[in-house]
Amino acid sequence: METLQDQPPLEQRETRATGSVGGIGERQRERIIRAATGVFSRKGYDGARVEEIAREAGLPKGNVFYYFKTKKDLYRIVIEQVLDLWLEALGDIAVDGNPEEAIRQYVSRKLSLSRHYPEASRLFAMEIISGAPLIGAHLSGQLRNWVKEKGNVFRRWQQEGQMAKIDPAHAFFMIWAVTQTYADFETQIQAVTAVEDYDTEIYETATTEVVEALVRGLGLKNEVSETDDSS
Amino acid sequence: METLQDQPPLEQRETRATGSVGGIGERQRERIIRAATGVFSRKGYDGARVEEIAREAGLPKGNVFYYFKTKKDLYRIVIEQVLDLWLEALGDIAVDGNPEEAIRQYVSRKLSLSRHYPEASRLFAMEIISGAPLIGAHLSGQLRNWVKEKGNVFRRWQQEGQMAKIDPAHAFFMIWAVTQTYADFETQIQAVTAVEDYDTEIYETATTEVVEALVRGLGLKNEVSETDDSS
DNA sequence: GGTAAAGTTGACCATTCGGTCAATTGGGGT
DNA sequence: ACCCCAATTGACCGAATGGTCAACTTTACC
Repeated sequence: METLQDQPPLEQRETRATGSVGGIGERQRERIIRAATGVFSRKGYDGARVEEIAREAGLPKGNVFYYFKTKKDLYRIVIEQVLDLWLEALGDIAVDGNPEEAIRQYVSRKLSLSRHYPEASRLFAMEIISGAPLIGAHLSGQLRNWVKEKGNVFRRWQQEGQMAKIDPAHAFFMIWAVTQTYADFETQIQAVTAVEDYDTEIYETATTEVVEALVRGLGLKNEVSETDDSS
Repeated sequence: METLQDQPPLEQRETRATGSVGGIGERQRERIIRAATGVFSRKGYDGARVEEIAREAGLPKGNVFYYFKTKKDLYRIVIEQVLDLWLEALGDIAVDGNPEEAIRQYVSRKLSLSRHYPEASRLFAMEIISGAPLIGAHLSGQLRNWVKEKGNVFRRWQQEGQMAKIDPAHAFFMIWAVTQTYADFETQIQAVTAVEDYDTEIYETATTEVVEALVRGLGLKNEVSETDDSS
């Protein structure tokens, strides 16, 4: 199968193009990446055919290899881009101010991400399910630190009695799980609910339902709404 | 890639063996299936190599094809078995009696399933992420009915003020999402928490934390009966 | 112990697919 | 007009892999 694990010292990320003159090439490059994201997310690394990516990008297979040395290279770039999107949008939780409002915003933003980049979400999921051969380092690096950091915020909230006493890490797992499910398991949800317009019908209700449930689940309702500085 | 969609009328599920005499064959058959479940769950359909399955089952590749006509056949059988396990364990929610206790039990059971059959969980997840080409029918059939049925129970509970007013379908999505995440995203959780013994350390805490949070999130605490109809 | 069917095995085939390459086109600069 | 280099293209190659097969061994039954 080809392990996909071994990362050559990643000397030069640029394969060939992006030279001084080629402004045309950059556009092609992006088209290929976009096409690849779609195909990889649907078929997985091994299931994806370079020729299909090429077709979807509207050019012959040979041309793909002009921009990306190997299929593995292309995949690596695609998934790194997805990861960036993920970590960035994972982004910030407003650490000061109303905890409830902070989580409410965070969950909404995460849901919106699932909604607008479902392919990225699925690709990310597949990568993790199959053991995260490429991004494992990032997970135990950046992500882990992030969780540790924000976890302290949670703990502070908990000590102040503003949040239920849940292991912060598990709180995040819950949030991520629930928000991602709407992208990753779209097929299942579609089949069960049998709505026509998934995007609006599902996400519209999900956003309110899920946000409420999570806020309640994490014990964030500040029932005494004395400091109603939110809206 | 081979679409994997087209299901020939599934005349005879038995490929060849299982005849009158072969009691030996049945054991081999199961070994192969077990091996295949592992490999498929790790590599996906396309990434899986028949030879690897054979090696893991401890026999030459040719022998696999003696028991299963094609790779696709083997996959189909494996995933159908997984689905059965899923639907069965999805099983019953105690419809009468204490709602809180019912959900508590259901979530625990679902978590325990993730714990003891993580490979099955991952295989199921991959199948759905890639569009559920094989089990799509089951999802919009059995599963959908199940959700509709149990959804009515939820609605009754809600009318009795014993459960928060959440769209029942979404309540299930939440539960499934959270419970499955501990199997499907094991790699991520492992990386973030960096525990040594995932099985005990994670699942032990997850079971209590998650059950509590979900019970709270779904508004099942039957202490205050005050009809908490949200704004 | 003989026989027929179940089961085993490794050599072999056909196809698919990632990747190469030489030939060609296109466009900007002078 | 000419040159140079980015970009394009399709024919082609070798390795990998799903699947076949004929020869061989084991088991069950008389």
